[in-house]
Amino acid sequence: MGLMTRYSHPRLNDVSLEAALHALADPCRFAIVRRLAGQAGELSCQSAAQAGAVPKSTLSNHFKILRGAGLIRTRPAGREYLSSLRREEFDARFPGLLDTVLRQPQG
Amino acid sequence: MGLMTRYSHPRLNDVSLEAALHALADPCRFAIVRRLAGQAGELSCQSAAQAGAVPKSTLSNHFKILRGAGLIRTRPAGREYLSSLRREEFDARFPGLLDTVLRQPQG
DNA sequence: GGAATAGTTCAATATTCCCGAACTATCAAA
DNA sequence: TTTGATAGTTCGGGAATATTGAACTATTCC
Repeated sequence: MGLMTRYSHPRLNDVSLEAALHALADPCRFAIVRRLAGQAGELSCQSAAQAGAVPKSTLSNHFKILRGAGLIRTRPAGREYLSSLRREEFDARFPGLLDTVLRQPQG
Repeated sequence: MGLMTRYSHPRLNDVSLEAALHALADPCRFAIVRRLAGQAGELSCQSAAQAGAVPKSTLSNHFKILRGAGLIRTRPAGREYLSSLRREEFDARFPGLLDTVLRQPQG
């Protein structure tokens, strides 16, 4: 029996604005953040695949990038890994950024 | 005597949020936008090379991406091409985005 | 006209991104 | 415990992007 994978979450002070913007600049990742900020409090990697169009290795990588940008934290839950926004921390590091980006008109 | 190159500037409605964020997510481009929003009202491609570390073909491409994101307009001026922010238009398309991003702490 | 300057374009290289296949970890059932 | 199913990660090769020197165009200055 092995130990369940633990994720490393950066301190927000170690996250650059560049990394934050880059993480948000991808439509797939943005959709994940948008859902986390809205209805879904937590999402598994699987459940983030909207129409199942995105392969899981790609999704896994997107989550990794979101994690590295300080946008989400991920915790093991059974055989899933549930991710949620690091709202307060991210807001403290980048005041108003997430709110403003989420408020933008789409299209 | 040839005709001076004209640049095509997209209508802001044709600019996606993704393109805008992507344009801002690069440190070199971000520095240009930051300077345009601050002291410099207009910048030539040349004068944007801070320490001269960035080759001009790279800079040219960065300006092209900023143009495509609706962030700058470029006009011919003698043998230079001066670029400035499309502030009002960009703000109308993405309310508060530029302000918020420029307000972020660096590092 | 010729030299110099500002940018673009092109092509080659380098870097990043995507995704299928193999792998690890967990839970559930028998 | 063994087997099977599920959730994600990792790895590697191909696709897509980014970078940059060199050649080219357009303009100004002498």
